[in-house]
Amino acid sequence: MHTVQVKPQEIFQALADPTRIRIVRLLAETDEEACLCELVDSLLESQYKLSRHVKVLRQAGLLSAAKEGRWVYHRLVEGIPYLDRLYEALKVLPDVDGCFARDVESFRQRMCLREGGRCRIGIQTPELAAGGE
Amino acid sequence: MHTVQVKPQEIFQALADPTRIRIVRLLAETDEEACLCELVDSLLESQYKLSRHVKVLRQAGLLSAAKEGRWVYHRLVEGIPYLDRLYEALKVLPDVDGCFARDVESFRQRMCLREGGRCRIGIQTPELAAGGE
DNA sequence: GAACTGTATGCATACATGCGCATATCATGC
DNA sequence: GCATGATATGCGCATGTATGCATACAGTTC
Repeated sequence: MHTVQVKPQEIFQALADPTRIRIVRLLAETDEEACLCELVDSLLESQYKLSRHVKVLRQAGLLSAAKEGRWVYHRLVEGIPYLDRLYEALKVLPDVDGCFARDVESFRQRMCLREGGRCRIGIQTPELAAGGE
Repeated sequence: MHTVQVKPQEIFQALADPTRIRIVRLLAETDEEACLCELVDSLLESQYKLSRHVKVLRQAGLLSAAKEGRWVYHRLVEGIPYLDRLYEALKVLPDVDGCFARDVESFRQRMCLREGGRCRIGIQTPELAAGGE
């Protein structure tokens, strides 16, 4: 365990961005782990953008990363009371434009491409691999 | 009711500041309402600083204000599922340096100066009325 | 209506943040 | 070992944020 004493405001700071909320909420609602390319294809945001946001969440203690060859699987850090309550808050957040529902749906479809429960392919949306919309 | 459609990230943004966390946590733990001068004397921060932070929290939908003569009483907006869960998260946040405990204690003592449940006095820490430490 | 008092805010400054582009790093497979 | 692919990051720019100082606003009291 490597609890590095994160200040409360750093946790909320980490969630003070729509993209990072999407990431955390997606993982909270599906209770899954995801590699970066799966996040890219689900959220339809550029690779470097999501890589950086994931890093922020990791430094805030919200995500943990597990490297498996070329792939890095990200999952929520669970079991910490105030974090678990934050996840609960995120899950009941209003989804006015249906954004979160879309994210979850895209993610589930992307998960179907796994082989043996592991991601074996890269980013399926080429224009997002190096940026662009 | 005046729910002005606050975006999720704006809520977390509002909590992404140590002073604002102290304000919300204080009101959550004591389940009280407080006027600005009571907050100044409890948190020992300048009047204009707290006034501005309270405004941010109000715009984020976390606080509501009730004007009573010269005094403005601030209280948490309750009854909204994701907000109530956020308050719960705040309450179980670690208090490493004992800051929150101190805030609550100062606040309780300050509340003793009320008359008939209402604040009748102003800022008791003169150097905070116009700023300074 | 004038002085007083609790609260709010305009302005300037110093600092932090998100993003795009390009490139670097690291593991894999030929 | 070299090309490929998955992920990470240095840099620059535009924008946003917190704060202090001074001052404005609003309600009370005489």
